[in-house]
Parts: sequence; C-alpha cells; structure tokens
Amino acid sequence: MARPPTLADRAQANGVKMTHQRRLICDALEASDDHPDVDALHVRARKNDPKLSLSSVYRTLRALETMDMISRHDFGDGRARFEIKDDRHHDHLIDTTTGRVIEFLDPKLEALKNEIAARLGYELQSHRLELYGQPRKRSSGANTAG
Amino acid sequence: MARPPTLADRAQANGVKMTHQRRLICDALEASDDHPDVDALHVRARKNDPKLSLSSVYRTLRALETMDMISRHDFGDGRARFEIKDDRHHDHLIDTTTGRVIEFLDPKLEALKNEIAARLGYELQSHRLELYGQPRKRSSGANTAG
DNA sequence: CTATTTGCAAATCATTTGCAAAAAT
DNA sequence: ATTTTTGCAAATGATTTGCAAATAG
Repeated sequence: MARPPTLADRAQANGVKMTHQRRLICDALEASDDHPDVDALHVRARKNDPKLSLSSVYRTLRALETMDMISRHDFGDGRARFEIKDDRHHDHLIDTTTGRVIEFLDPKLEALKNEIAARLGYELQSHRLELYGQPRKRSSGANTAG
Repeated sequence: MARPPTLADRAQANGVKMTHQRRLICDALEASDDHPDVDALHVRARKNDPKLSLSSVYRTLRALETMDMISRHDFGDGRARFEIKDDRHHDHLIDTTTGRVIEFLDPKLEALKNEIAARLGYELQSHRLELYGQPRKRSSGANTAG
C-alpha cells in the first residue's frame, strides 16, 4: 500500500516540523495542477482551515524553496508563482489569452542552451525560458483541452 | 553630418515633449552599455543635474517603454533593468559572478522557439530567455575581456 | 498663455519581520 | 518544559500617484 510520499511527507523527512498549517499549504500545492501564486494557495489551503494566515503561506513557501522542494517563477505579472519541483526539468509556455501555463521539454533546446553558454565562455548554472503565445486558430487541438 | 538620431531625438519625434529631465534620462541610458536599473540611471543622469528626481526617472522610463523605445528586463533580483530597444532581437546571459549581462543571438534557438510554440498549438508572441552562468576556468577568452 | 511635467511626500503592492500567544516534540 | 511556529500588525523595498509649483511649446 506504499503510495508515493506527499510533499508534506517529504518535507517532514527533510527535517521540517510538520505543523497543521504547513500541511495545509503542502497539500494545497500538491493538489494544484497549475502554478498558483501566494494568494491562490492561501485561498485553497484556507478551504481546509479558514484561520490559516497569509504569513504562514509566505513563510512555508520560502522554506520549501530554500530546501529546493519547490520552484518559484516570475511570469512577469509581479507575483511569484510556485510548483513542486520534480526530477523532470521543463520550461514554460504561457497562454497570454488565459494565463494558463503549459510545461514542455525539448531536448534540442536543452542541448542548445549549454552549447550557447559554452560558446560565450560560460558554464551554464541555470536558465529561464518562457514562451508567451496565443492559441493558433484552427489548431490541431493541442491547446483546446481543459 | 547627419549623425544617427539619439534616443532623445527619436522620443521627441515620437511626440514626447522633450523636457530637460527627460533628456538627461535618455542621454544617461544611451551612454550606458550595460543594463542599468532605475537607481543606477538616476545616479548617472544626476551627474548632469543633481536635482533630477527619482519619480521623473520612473515616469520617463515607463513612457519610453510604453512607446516601445526601450525594453524592461527582470533578471531575478527584484529591480527592473532597462536597455534601448533596437531592431536586433537578442537574449541575455547573466554572469553570476559579476552580474554582467552578455547579449547574444542564436538563429537555431530563434527557430526552435517558434517550432516549440507551434508544436504546442500556439503562435509565439514573445519570449524570455536568460542563461545564468559562471566563466569557464581556462576559457578560450570569450569572457575575459572588459 | 495653458496644458503638461516636475519634485515631493504619501500611497500601493507584494513580501518580510517583530513580537506575544499558541502549538509541537 | 522548551523551542519553534503562528497570526497580526507594522516594516520593507520597489514603484506609482496626488498635488501645487515650475516649464515646454
């Protein structure tokens, strides 16, 4: 019956004192399939306990980020967005008509990034790639699903 | 003797009322070969007139950005960085040891970005690519020059 | 002249932090 | 019991804005 450990489980395993509110936040993030911002997470986690404070959301997210269990993004709208970090690196395409964030991974692109850095005399440490686009009309359907 | 028009010239041609302080700011940005933030620009422009206010720098930069004459970047440190927009699109590599920003353009990468967006069913409107790296030791010299 | 812009100070917005009360081990 | 965490409210830092005085065209 061993199910994959939840974010809360893994945080606890990493030495985090698992409080009620931290569990609420971890669970809310885990239940999200988008890239919620702090307020969205606060709202979602509050559904399970309305007295959760915004500060706790901020504090918990920062802690999780510091221990490298989640990643923080900035998609250009001034608020930070979060997602659970998994082993699979990916980049993001932001649908400018809906704000929906689509994850993708392109091996050619990954290779190219390193190649470019090397050509400039650098060793790549990290990068950020975001594509901003609108659905193609008469598309083959790749972006029409919910 | 026609020299290429300055940013101030072009802004004025675009209908901007060219005040003393706006000229200071345009000139300071034009004289910059890096990607200064608002405070840096304020300091630089103030060298030619110490009573220039920070608000004017903010207001002028926003105006220039709105008329698409400069671009605003966020390299992850919380402050906005600016550069004059020219016809040549480019991406950025940030030297994490010095903060220096290196511009580059890779045709393969440009093509790939569109290809990826298309594959996902999107028409690419804009994108953001930043590489963060450190100089390679024993490098061939690409990053050793000023 | 007359509308626009400036400088200043107060306002915003997202995020952080100090501190006393509350909870975890 | 002792240390850590919470919630609140006040502090922060970047940026914006209201308003009276100054200025461009």
